[in-house]
Amino acid sequence: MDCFYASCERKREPALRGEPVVVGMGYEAGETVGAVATASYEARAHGVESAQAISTALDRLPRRADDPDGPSAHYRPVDLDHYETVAADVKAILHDLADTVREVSIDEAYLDVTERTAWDVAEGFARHVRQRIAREVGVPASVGVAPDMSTAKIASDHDKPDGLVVVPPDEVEAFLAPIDVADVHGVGPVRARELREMGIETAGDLAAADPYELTDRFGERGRELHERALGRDDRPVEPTGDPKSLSRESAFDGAIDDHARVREQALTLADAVSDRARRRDALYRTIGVKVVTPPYDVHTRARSLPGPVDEPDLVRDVADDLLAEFADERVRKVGVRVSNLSFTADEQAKLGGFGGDGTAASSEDANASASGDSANASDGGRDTQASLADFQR
DNA sequence: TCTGGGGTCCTAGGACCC
DNA sequence: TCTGGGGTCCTAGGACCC
Repeated sequence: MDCFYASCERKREPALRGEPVVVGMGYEAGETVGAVATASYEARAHGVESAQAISTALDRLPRRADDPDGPSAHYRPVDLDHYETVAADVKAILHDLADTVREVSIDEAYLDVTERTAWDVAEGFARHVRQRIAREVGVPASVGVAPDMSTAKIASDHDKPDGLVVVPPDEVEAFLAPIDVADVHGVGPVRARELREMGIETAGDLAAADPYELTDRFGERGRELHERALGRDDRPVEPTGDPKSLSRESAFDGAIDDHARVREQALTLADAVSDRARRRDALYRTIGVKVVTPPYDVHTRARSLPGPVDEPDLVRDVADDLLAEFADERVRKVGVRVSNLSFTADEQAKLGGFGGDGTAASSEDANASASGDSANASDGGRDTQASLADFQR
């Protein structure tokens, strides 16, 4: 999707169409804190970029109300619930149009349409995808069609916004050759710099490079990048799977000294994470924290339990315990994460319909069965405390 | 460009097992 | 007492993506 959050704001507020729009996270109306989540293309033309501080964006493009005469933009806070609703409508169309859909994020997906179209009519097919989204949902999208996921991704980014790029098999090499190496999926700032040091500026250079040298430098990833630059990417489009981890994190206003505040924030995040897990019917076996200390050092600590659980109190206690190590540190940001997930719905399916009539056992029941003979009870304060004692060192 | 939130995958070392 | 070969799981960090 093109500048998806901004498009969603325009959908419910049509007066924003054609206007510069900036959607800020951690931003509230009238304030200057937060960062740019998405900027419309009109705003980008004035140097507003995603991840930029809102204060910087305001320097480049003031609020409409503050400067009615010069160039200005409409600022809106992120409203994820609204965007999720719009995304669900888009995804329904994608699932209708493709046999396999892999959702990558709220605003991006891969479709395997091998059985639905042919190369000579691929452009018409892609146009149809875009038009259905535009007509039925009212937001713009860009589509790339190619014989492999990596090239399709680059193609979809090639002509944004409202782009449509088809790269048939016999054109992959010529299409990729001039692409900036930084635009290859899997090349970020670090590897881009290293590649440039090796004299590799384009995907064509990457394709022509010595794969052994690349493997030497970048390990397995190096070989993979080389293959992708050649248009050799045989990954199948796998349907979206269950998440591997769930987390919440939040930054403080600058680095703070006050460990009590860090703890308090961590406990709030712990509750949010266990709540998120419960709503998704996820059991977790590993609980972790993330602490960012100045200048920007990321530390993670994690502890695994004997078996999968759904126990909010345990998330709090383990997070608190893991955090103790950082009691004397200044902290910019703290996060809580659960991983090693298993999904009760899956377990139920594997066990052949535990719920009997399909109205589903309560998550509590599923929890008990999935926990099996592990040392943990699924509920009850006393058992929880007992198991907590077991888990703590 | 000094830094927001939520993810994924890979690597490397250590403990442990047979 | 020293030490082969193969494997798993766990933790921590890094790079990357949207």
